[in-house]
Amino acid sequence: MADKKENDIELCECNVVHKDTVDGVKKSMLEDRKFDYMGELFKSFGDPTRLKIMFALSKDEMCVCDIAALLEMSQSAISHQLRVLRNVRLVKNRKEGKIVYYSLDDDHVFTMLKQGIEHIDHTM
Amino acid sequence: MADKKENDIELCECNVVHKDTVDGVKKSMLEDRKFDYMGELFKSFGDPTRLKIMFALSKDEMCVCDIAALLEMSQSAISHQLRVLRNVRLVKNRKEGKIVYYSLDDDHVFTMLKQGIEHIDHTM
DNA sequence: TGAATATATGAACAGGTATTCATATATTCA
DNA sequence: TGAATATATGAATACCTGTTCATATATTCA
Repeated sequence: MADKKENDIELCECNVVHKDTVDGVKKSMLEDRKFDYMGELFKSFGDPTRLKIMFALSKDEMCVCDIAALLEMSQSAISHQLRVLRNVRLVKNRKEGKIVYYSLDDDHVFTMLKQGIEHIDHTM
Repeated sequence: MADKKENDIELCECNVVHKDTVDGVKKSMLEDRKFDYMGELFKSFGDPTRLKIMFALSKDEMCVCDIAALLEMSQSAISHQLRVLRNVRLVKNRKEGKIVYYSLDDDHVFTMLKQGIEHIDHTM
């Protein structure tokens, strides 16, 4: 106990097998909050309903009702999901009377979508 | 009830405001299973621990113990997450004695990671 | 103003998920 | 063979998430 092995690193119950590797990678790691934020971003893409919404909006601007009809889902379900997408700035909206039109926030969103589509074309 | 409005579409409780838009987009929609699969893929990227693991593996091949030490997490937690990543083919492994070395499955994974990193550099 | 309607939202609920704990498996080495 | 050790895994738990239901808000129009 007194002569704790140099290779031991706190919470890990096993011995570090490759200290150099771990130290090297540690230096290039990003801050935790960046991984957290990235996780949030990807998580937003991690639901079929939200993917369908974003895919649809990549084709055309649509109101909530249009989207609900297209996906044959309730207005409420769509509205809740649109809020999620708004919160992470993946979609934006404009109001015209009582109708709210949604569209993708920028091309960057579509770039990520395409990446996913390419991957499945690659895999499925 | 008998003269159901032409604009009404099943499960959506509101009237379709823009039938042409909905019909147009509907034609270009992908199959449900593709959205499901894409959702699974993005969901795999949607957790900070898994992102850290993939980021680390983009720098160097590492064994389970290395990763646990790097992230200061339990071997079990890492092992469970590695299984998730294995199941969707984002990482691969090779065994050398009792040590199992993990690495990214292909460059495509890193491309998606980079996309996420670019997005946060853009946003944060 | 009041009825109709498009959208938003809070609460509730069912199903999913990340981690821990205990333990199994597999491999090395004495 | 048996002790040590790297990894995998099943069960349990606490938390998160997607949808529904009921209802609120906002806007139009008669």
